[in-house]
Amino acid sequence: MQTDALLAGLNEEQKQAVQGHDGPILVLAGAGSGKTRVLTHRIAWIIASGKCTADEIMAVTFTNKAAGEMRERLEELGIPDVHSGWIGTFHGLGARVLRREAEHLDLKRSFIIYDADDQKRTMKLLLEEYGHPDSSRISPALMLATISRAKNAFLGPTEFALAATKEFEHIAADIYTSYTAFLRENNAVDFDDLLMLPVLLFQAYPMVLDYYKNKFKYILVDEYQDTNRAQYHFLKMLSSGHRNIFVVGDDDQSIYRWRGADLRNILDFKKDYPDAQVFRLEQNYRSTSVILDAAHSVIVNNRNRHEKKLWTERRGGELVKVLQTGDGNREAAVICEMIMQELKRHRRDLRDFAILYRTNAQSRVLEEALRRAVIPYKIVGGLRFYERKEIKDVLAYLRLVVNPLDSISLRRVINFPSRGIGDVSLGRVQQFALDQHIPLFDALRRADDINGLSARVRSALKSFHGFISKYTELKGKITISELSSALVEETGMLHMYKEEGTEESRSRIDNIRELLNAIYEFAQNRSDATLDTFLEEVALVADVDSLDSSASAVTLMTVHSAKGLEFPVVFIAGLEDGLFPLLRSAETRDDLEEERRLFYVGTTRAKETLYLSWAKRRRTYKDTVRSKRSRFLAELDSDLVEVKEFDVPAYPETYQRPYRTTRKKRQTDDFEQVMPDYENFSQDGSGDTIPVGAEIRHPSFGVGVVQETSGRGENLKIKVYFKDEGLKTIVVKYVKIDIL
DNA sequence: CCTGGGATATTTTTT
DNA sequence: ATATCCCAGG
Repeated sequence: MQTDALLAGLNEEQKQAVQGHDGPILVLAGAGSGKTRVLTHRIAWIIASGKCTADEIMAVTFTNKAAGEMRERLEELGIPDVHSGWIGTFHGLGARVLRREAEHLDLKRSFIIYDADDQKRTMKLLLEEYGHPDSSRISPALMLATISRAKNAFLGPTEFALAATKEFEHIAADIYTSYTAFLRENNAVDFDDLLMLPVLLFQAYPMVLDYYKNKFKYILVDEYQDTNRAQYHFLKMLSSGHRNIFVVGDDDQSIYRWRGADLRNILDFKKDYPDAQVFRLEQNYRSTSVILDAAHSVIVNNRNRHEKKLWTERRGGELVKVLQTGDGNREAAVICEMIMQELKRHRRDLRDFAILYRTNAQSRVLEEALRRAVIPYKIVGGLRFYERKEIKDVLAYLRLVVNPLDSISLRRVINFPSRGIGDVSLGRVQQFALDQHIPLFDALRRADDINGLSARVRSALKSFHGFISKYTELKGKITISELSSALVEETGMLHMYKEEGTEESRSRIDNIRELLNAIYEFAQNRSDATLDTFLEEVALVADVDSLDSSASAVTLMTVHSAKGLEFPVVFIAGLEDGLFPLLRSAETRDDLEEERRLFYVGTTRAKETLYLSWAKRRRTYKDTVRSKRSRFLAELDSDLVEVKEFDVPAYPETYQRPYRTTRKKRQTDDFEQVMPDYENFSQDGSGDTIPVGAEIRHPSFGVGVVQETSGRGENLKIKVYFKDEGLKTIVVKYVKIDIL
């Protein structure tokens, strides 16, 4: 392997960074400056120079997708044994350390990773049990957020309790303590634990730390600006021997402060390591200079940043287009229109387009417009496959088989499908378990010793215990695919859904089949395929990770999800003050700066054309608000911008109607005046509204006939007769109704 | 004591 | 649309 070959095609700064000598290195790499390339080539160069082997490298990326791409690139560069390197996300690598060292912690190797939903259920149980006079007024979400913040700042329950001053903080410290104990009793960890526990482990067991310190000769980190304090300690401890820590990041792209990311980590790198070599990559290979300069004209309004300016050889370019529209529906329609134009004029492919937005809720109107315009799209985030009820149910069964201590999963499925075990009975079992100091699952087996249960319930409890135990026994003896299929069959879920016979239950069956298929594929592709590894993958793989860039469709996602990606044409929707920047009750300068960085991330995803759209009125889930254009639009260098106005509002957003280009009336201040009157529309039978007698299709009930309509706008309700379901009342705003 | 129907609240960003 | 809470009926 020639080291020279690894430098071919790199610019001067990139070459220097790749060849930096041992010791701490900070690479300040602007958007599109080839930072992943530098990181990959640095690894290849280290290995090719004989400084170490692949298994002595730790490379941390932000997403599994980035890690996968890195591994692929290294293989292409001819690096041997790439798979033996520890290349992954912080969370993934943290989990790997914890599984190996579980015995040192209060954990078994088979621990389960609790997701946000599990955390919420846990917190509810704890708050009920806590019995503090105020505990009913404490929201689980707030308590979890408090604990998460503590963990991200690397504060354990004890430290947190010591720092507590206010009443709420004392309560929170108590609950933090019980929360931690609960997780351990359930042999579970949460996302934050994956970062925090390895550091605690290293502190408590210097020998363990020594092992990893010696194992990894070089540590490389991508997206360093988004690391939190726990991650900072993790890296600092691991690299404290050789100090070969190579970090790449861009302070302008730090967008996870709310998750504990600490900008100090990157801004103070030079203070931590006074001898650090610093390289700056300021040549951008992605965007036109118009886009770069426009993005720059906004980001310079941030105070808390390293001064730098990206440049490119791609002079000029199309002006940034600001689309000013009447309302959210019109905005979506205009975006579709622009896509159609671009497709025609520039012979673009659908995969060249991305539509970005600040909040997932915005995707709905966009989706509707795309469907109406018959433009294929794929959506990242929002409701994920693994978050569907039926999928979570199956996973809960599997989790219970792997880890019977997981009482959250047990509670989820012990009475689903219905086994006649209700809250009261379960409460008795729970009490028995507490008295006997045994896990909830073990208490099931001893149902005969529990007072106040009917014979029927006793037998149901024992048989559930036997059912799960049987599969725990089978684990490892048959393939995970066989096990999962048999288990799902035995739960009776499929049978239950089949009986129901609705369109919704059919789709649930399909989803379960898809999950079983995913398990099968997983087993085919992974040599280490076990139920444990499958469940870990499910917990840690993000939606962007599975984004297929080869499929021919427009991509929809949040700006956060778009980090690290690029597209020839990018739309950013909803550029209104309050929405982007998103403003909550308390607005601080730091919050606003983070929003600005997020805007910067969004704009710099565009290679050739950037559209920024906003709507004068927007319907939130509650009501319609009048908006002002985003301050970020005002900050854009006006020489680089072209404004296009589409001021007429579209039609009410609750029912589907192609917007018309003819102007009915000039925009006035009175909303009602320009909005068509719904009652009249519903009577005129024009086909694209919902008159009585119309045939519609409902996603779960199928086809039916409208009997009656009531309400208007977002409150529009229709009574529909379905053949299988009978008469149903449907609030149109919640369901995608197709008019036939 | 369990089940199921009906009303109600819920959406910032994510590993 | 989903989750959750409350109430009546079996």
